[in-house]
Amino acid sequence: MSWRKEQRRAERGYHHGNLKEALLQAALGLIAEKGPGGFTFADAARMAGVSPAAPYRHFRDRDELLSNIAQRGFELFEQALAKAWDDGRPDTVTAFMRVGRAYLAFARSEPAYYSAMFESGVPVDQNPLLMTASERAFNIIRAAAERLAALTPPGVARPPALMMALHIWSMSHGIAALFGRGDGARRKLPMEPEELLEAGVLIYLRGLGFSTETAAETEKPAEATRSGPWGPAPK
Amino acid sequence: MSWRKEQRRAERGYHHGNLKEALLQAALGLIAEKGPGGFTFADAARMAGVSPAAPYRHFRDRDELLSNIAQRGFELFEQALAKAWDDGRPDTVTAFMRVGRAYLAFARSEPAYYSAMFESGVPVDQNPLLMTASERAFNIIRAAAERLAALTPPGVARPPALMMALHIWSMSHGIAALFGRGDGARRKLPMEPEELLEAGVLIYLRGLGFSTETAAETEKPAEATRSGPWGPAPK
DNA sequence: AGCTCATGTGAAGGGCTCTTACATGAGCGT
DNA sequence: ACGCTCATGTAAGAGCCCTTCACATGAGCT
Repeated sequence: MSWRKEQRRAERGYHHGNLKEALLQAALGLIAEKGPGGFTFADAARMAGVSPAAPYRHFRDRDELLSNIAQRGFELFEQALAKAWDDGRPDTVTAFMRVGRAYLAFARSEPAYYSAMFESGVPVDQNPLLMTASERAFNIIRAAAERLAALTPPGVARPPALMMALHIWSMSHGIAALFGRGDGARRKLPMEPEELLEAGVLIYLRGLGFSTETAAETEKPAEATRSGPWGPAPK
Repeated sequence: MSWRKEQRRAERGYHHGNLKEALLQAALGLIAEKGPGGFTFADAARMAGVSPAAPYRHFRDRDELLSNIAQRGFELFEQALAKAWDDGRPDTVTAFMRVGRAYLAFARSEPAYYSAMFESGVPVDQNPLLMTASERAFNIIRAAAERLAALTPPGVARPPALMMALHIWSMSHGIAALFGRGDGARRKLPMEPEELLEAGVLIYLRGLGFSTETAAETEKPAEATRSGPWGPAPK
């Protein structure tokens, strides 16, 4: 009956050796499957092959595990955004758009982390480490906005970079939350979320006075009235 | 010991009379307090003064109750947005901005409905009634975008209204989700969410070629380079 | 070799979800 | 007014989960 259990016990001995990590991984899998509410402490323990009480040696309770996942998620998120930003190479606008795509890519490729971060009900502002991790991620966007704001064409009022960052973050987050996940639980879209975000950001930047053609060719003068960021003008 | 229970029973008799509604209200209260994951079928039953099994006469399971709340939420949401839009009176831009504020106001004043709608993990696309209710709400935004798109100045390419609606919806939702709730569980902001959204939408509209001064005065020619939607230009 | 303490186990209390068999009484037809 | 019927509520219970507590194990240090 308890064949598997004894089997596993035999394989690993009384002590697991790396239970904390194993629990985190198990939880990630479960969250990806069934959402942050569906994951169960006992289930994670089962997956790791330990008794239901074992996890309590590593996490005060279920919420603390969730909180740890969210924190790790923010750290990975920061790394992903930082890598996409690449300190503004090859040019600010290109890199900026890449950050937007990275935002959506993260939500899509790491749904478990993403939902732990934003949809699990974990009180971000209660946990300093979580708060810090979250802010560090946001600071990537903010830094990018800062650099972009510095590029405002002459004669145009320079927008507050913080505000820009918040706008971009909000739009990215909104698209990710409403349409951005692979699981069928979200609404369908007549286009890819990435396209939607890219168009939105381009329009937004244009509204701030930037002349954004197709992002790559930042130098050439634009004929920006006949076609828009959403593609060729309808006839 | 079971004084209260008997008391209540005496007050209402064996049959509650309006249990379904009472359960919905109780659930709403619980969700507002503890989030969609924190609410419990048994708790709602207790609040209504009935046994834990009684709710099953009115809802297949816990999820169906949640789903009902979400659906009702979308209906109220639609009403709120429709009222704000007021068919574009007194002018399209003013009404459009009012819709944005209504979006945030709903998220703030009805956090229980809002989280049931967007954060409870209810699969919107699985339930036709929910889907329809959700689409009807979105259609208000879409109709408003349609009207706005029709106003594009001559010489400017007309943007797809659906895309506009999706952008506005996403930004609104992003702001609401990240900063828009009264409960402390969200991030702090150096300004009101409403201001943030209003500025974002104005910038966005300007990016589409609209000349949006302060929204009220849609006729006068703009001197739109010295100051921006975010307030007076910094010195 | 012996100690110690972090790590894991078993058992148990309490709570929740959901099912099944039974109880109650409101509404209806006669 | 009488009695039926069926929607609505109850009691009891199986199964699962969270969490705690006393106890077991063995890895690492002396």
